[in-house]
Amino acid sequence: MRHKEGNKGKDIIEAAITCFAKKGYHHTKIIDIAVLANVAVGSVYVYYKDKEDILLKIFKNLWDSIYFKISELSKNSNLSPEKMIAAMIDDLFDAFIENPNIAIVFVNEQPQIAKISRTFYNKLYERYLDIGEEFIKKGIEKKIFSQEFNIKTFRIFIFGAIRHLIHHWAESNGKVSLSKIKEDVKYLVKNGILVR
Amino acid sequence: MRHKEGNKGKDIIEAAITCFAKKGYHHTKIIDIAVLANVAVGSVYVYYKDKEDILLKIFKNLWDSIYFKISELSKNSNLSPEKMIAAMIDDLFDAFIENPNIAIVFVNEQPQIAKISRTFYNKLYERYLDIGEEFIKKGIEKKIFSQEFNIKTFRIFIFGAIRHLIHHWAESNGKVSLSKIKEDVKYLVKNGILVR
Amino acid sequence: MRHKEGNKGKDIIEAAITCFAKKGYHHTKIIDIAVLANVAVGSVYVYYKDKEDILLKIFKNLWDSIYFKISELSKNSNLSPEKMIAAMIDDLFDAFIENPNIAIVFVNEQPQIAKISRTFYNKLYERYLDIGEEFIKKGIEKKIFSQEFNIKTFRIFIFGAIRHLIHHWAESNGKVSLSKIKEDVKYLVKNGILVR
Amino acid sequence: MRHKEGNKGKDIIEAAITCFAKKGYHHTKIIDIAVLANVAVGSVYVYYKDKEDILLKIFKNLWDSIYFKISELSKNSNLSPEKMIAAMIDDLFDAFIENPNIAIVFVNEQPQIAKISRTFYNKLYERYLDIGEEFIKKGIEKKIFSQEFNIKTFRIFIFGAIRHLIHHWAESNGKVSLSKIKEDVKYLVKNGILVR
DNA sequence: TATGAATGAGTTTTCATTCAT
DNA sequence: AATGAATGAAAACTCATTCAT
Repeated sequence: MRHKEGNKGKDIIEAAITCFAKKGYHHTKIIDIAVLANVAVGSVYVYYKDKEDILLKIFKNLWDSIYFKISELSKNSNLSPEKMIAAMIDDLFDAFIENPNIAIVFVNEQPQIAKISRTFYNKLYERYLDIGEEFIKKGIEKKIFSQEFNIKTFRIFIFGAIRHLIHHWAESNGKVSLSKIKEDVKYLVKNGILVR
Repeated sequence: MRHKEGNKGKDIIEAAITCFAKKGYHHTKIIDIAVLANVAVGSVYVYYKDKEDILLKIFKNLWDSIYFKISELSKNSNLSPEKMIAAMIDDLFDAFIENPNIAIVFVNEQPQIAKISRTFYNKLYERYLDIGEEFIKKGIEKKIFSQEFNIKTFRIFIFGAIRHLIHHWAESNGKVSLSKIKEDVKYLVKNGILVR
Repeated sequence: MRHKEGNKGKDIIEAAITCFAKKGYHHTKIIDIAVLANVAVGSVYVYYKDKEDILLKIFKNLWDSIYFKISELSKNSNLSPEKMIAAMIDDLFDAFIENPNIAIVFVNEQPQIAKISRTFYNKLYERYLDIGEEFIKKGIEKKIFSQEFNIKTFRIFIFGAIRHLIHHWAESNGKVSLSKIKEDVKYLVKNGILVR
Repeated sequence: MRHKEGNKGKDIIEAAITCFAKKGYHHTKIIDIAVLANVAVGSVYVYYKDKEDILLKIFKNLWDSIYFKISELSKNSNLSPEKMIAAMIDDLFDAFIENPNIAIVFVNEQPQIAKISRTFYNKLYERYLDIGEEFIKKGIEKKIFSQEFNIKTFRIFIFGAIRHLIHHWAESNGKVSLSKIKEDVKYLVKNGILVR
């Protein structure tokens, strides 16, 4: 087969996600990816500039799809700030449900991405968090959300918390339910731990 | 003896923390550490078995000191569950204040540690989180804390959130105040974002 | 047919000469040649067996044309040994005037050719130098040329000198006149540097 | 043996000269050099930055020694221009007599050197040729040498001729005498081919 | 203990060549 | 004849680790 068929580019990305999740970026050899993707080593370099490029593309694909969903929703609906924050949490969790390996790569290799390109890394999810911030502000204005806390802290807080939970879930091999976790998160974010 | 006797073992650990924070574990060469610690390459191997061992020791030192503080407190005081949770958050944050580089290594190289030894990794902070869990349970029993949420989720949630905030602070080069963040976290944990 | 039919084989050779001159044989990629010749990579292999074959053909074409000119002259004219040697020098220089890139390839890649095939390499210009040797002998017999020197040394001497001058000219980007050089060479060969 | 002994740096250079002469720079693998020098691959990189660096050092050593000899002579003696030119030719030839392999590398890899660093390449023998030029000028002034020819052409001419002859000798495996060639060259340079 | 020259296994990347279309 | 996606062998270079001193 010499002429383009199938989708080697996609096969390679998927093989890479599996390898990175299992052994980590640095311990994954190009030949591991190639074997799993059922292509020759050289073919990896036909589709991606180098190993870093593969990792970058994985993150780009992931965040593009997360951002797309939530930005559509924010434009086309009129959800209350409270509902919107819940939706954002839902969408973020949902992005990983189909493929726990992406969740593992997402958490473990984030430092790698930052090392490769700080700018790329920041742009990646900044847009997403900006939308969240916007709705938090609205909620505060409408006196739905508390005036007491700092928005920047909140966005980092909530993002870090979710990241860690997703990681935990991905490594538990289905022993915990992500839907249940999702609901707990939404409850905690809204109410905290004190009895109301 | 007049010469600086110093403590080569400690010098090496400190040099390693700086290097790992700056370039990441995998991009740090043993010679980088040796040069910064002002010792010969061979000396690194006198004090540590190999490169992994250095990273392991960094994490061990860190968690031992965090755990020690909080376990003393839990044994010797009679703080309310609410106060105890706040103290745990305080102590965790405080562990990093003196050296932001440890915070960066702590967050970035956690996956490495897990790769090296899953068991070691789990034991590292399990003891700490167990104490937290215990006090959450007490709080729920005493109806101080809500019955609604899942304790496991909570411990992961809060830990992930704090980890991410500490990382953010460490990389901001002192532009954000960790004390302020600490207070916000305690507020959020207790109350969530809804107006009470 | 309206389309440029062209001569792909020739286009490829010409592109190769340009590439080899600019980057050297080893640093030239087949795709570089293909792009410059405006053909597909695969087409290069339709016309030439492999990369070496292209280089071989360049040298063969060059020497065939040089030899053809001078062998015609030697057969059909009755020039004196002195004039004949001058004519050979002229012709050798002239072969490069139209395309300095060939001169650069000629000098730089000669070792390559020798590496590829010692026999081929020798045959390449042996015929040409043989003619020269023949006329030197005649000149010595007729007492026009000195008895003192060794013919073999002379043929190597003169050829090396010319090769180096041509190279120098080719790399000077037209800043020196090849015609002037040619005259100087003829003078030096005949007279040496001593005042007569 | 862990502590510096012997002279691995020199062994590597010598092995490299042999390999480059036999197979050419591009066809020589680092491991070829290492094996011949009786060191490990890694050791080559302890002494030299990379493959190019080895080649550069070979040329630098060669020209430094040629230049040193002739510059001493030019400063400390009062040779006539005629004798001086002869001495320069002698010295250049002599540099190769002990090691024909250097001669082969010298001729074959010169283009490589130019490709690596044009500046380095020019500086290499420019000093040597400058001295030659100086004595040619003196000879012309004193009417010993002919006014007719161009000095620049001469220096390129003579250098190219010698280079080629040395190469020829080095590849002949001792079948031709370099001393005899040397004398012929001196004769040709002085007298040319015409009967006086 | 301390040293640092020496080692060589391990990996990424390149690129000439092939061949199904 | 023409194409260019696919291949995989080949090689440079790195760096953790060792060990004679």
